Amino acid sequence: MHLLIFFKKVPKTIPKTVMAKDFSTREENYAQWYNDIVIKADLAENSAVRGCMVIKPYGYAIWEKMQATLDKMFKDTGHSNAYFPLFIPKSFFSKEAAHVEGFAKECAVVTHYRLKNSPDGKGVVVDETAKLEEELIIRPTSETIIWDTYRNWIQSYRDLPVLVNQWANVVRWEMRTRLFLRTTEFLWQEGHTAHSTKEEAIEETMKILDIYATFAEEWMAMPVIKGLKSPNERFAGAVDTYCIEALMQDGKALQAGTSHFLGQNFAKAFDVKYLTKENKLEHVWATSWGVSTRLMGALVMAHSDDNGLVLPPKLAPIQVVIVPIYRKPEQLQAISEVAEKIKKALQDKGISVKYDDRDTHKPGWKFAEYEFKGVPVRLAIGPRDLENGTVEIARRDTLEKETYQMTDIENKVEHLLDQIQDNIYQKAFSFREENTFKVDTWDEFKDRVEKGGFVLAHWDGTSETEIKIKVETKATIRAIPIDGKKEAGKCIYTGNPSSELVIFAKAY
RNA sequence: CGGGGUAUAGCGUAGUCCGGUCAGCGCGCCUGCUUUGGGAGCAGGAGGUCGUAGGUUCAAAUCCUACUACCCCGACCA
Repeated sequence: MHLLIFFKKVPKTIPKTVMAKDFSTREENYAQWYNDIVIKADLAENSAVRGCMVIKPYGYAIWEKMQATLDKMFKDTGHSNAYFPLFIPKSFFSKEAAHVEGFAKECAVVTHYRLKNSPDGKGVVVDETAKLEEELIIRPTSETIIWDTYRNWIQSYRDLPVLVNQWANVVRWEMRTRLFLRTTEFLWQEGHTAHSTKEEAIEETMKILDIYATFAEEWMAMPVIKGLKSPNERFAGAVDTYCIEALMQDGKALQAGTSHFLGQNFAKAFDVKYLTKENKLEHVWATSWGVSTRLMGALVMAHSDDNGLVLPPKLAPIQVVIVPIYRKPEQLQAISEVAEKIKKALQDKGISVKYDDRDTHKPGWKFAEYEFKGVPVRLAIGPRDLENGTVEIARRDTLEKETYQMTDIENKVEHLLDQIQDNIYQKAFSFREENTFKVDTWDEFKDRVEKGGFVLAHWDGTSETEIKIKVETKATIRAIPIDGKKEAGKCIYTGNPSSELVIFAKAY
């Protein structure tokens, strides 16, 4: 088919030595490599506020694509967006015991509402006379304020279900932060739904989990395991927490999204009841679910290499960049005519294109720059191409470049983008397969966990055992796979009977 | 919050032990010319109260004290 004639010549790759200077490799220092990519690819930087980041335009453009895709998926399944306050009255927090227990330690608190000039004339100080009657918490998540609000929204079965999502920022006062993976303030979406039956709420929880998994795999090109969290890892206030769990290139697991079945916990805590058709008063059933800017971190670590960022075409802000190569202004003009034509043809296909005709940087510099920023496809057009009616196409995922006839270029590029999307998914999938191990003995387990990867093992189902394993190996249960096969066995740690394999790993 | 470290130009750093032409280098930035198919070359140029506040001294980037910020390792977490 198309692609066969597409890559007809033996692809040449770019020599490593000329690329990615001043840049750590994954082998040398994985954490540094991650940081270098985030900063040098212009995704984000540290801000003047400790633990908080500035998401730069290029990084934010990726987040916007994630938002747009997820937002449509939510709306297609009947959800609507709304917005609830940043501040939550402190008293709301203590209404659900497990919830307050889980979040109290990391809440930022607003105590005053006014500043005044400092008596010593240097700057401003808190005006002690402007103390809040009731202190406000900056939301670490919005269950409490939302359920306090839902009480007034819901009276009858006719008011159900309530299917609301909000895009918001939240604050969790973390000890140690890392760009995107864990920041004090982060952006996310949080869905909060209310249902008349337990079954419907569980169905909602699973529906969202499927949306998250689909998004991760089809848009981010990142394979994920869908699973249930163990009680230790469960969301504070949930009955069951489900997750999508991904494996990063350093062998550590990353929770990429969570969907919670909240039972009637919040309905009871906030007294949210409805009248059934039979005129009986019942507490409603709830779910909540979210993904955050942490997905950006996952995206970086899923595909990038020692030459910089690698983006899946479906989320790349710039899918194709065109770089002109010329000596004289007349050449640039001739190239630009062709380039603009190609740009238009690609745009007509819904492909985002940048034609970089800046004269302030040389072609080599631009090549390096766009490679670093993960632009999936680069077209280079020079005088030679004009003569021959050709264009050089380079793909970021494999670093291969080839020269093709310009005819039908927009279809070639469109197919290539699909191919890249598929290729990086397959690559990530193979990596996960190669780094997933089933172990049967404790010695094997310790050894495997140390080396990294997903470790499938039997577990006796108790929190005590999970905690002991965590203390001894730093590995936690990342997920009890939903589609995992039931299989009788013995707990890796205690030898007690177990009915299924769970996934252990060290985690972010 | 414990343990360790760092702070000099936009970024990366030398100098700190041994106080006195020590404020230097690389990248980046600006101007000009030559260049442009993988991060160009040459020439010229701009930019720093050496984290902050005190102290010692004839003299402090350098020694002393306090403070602040950041980084790494732990505990905690999406």
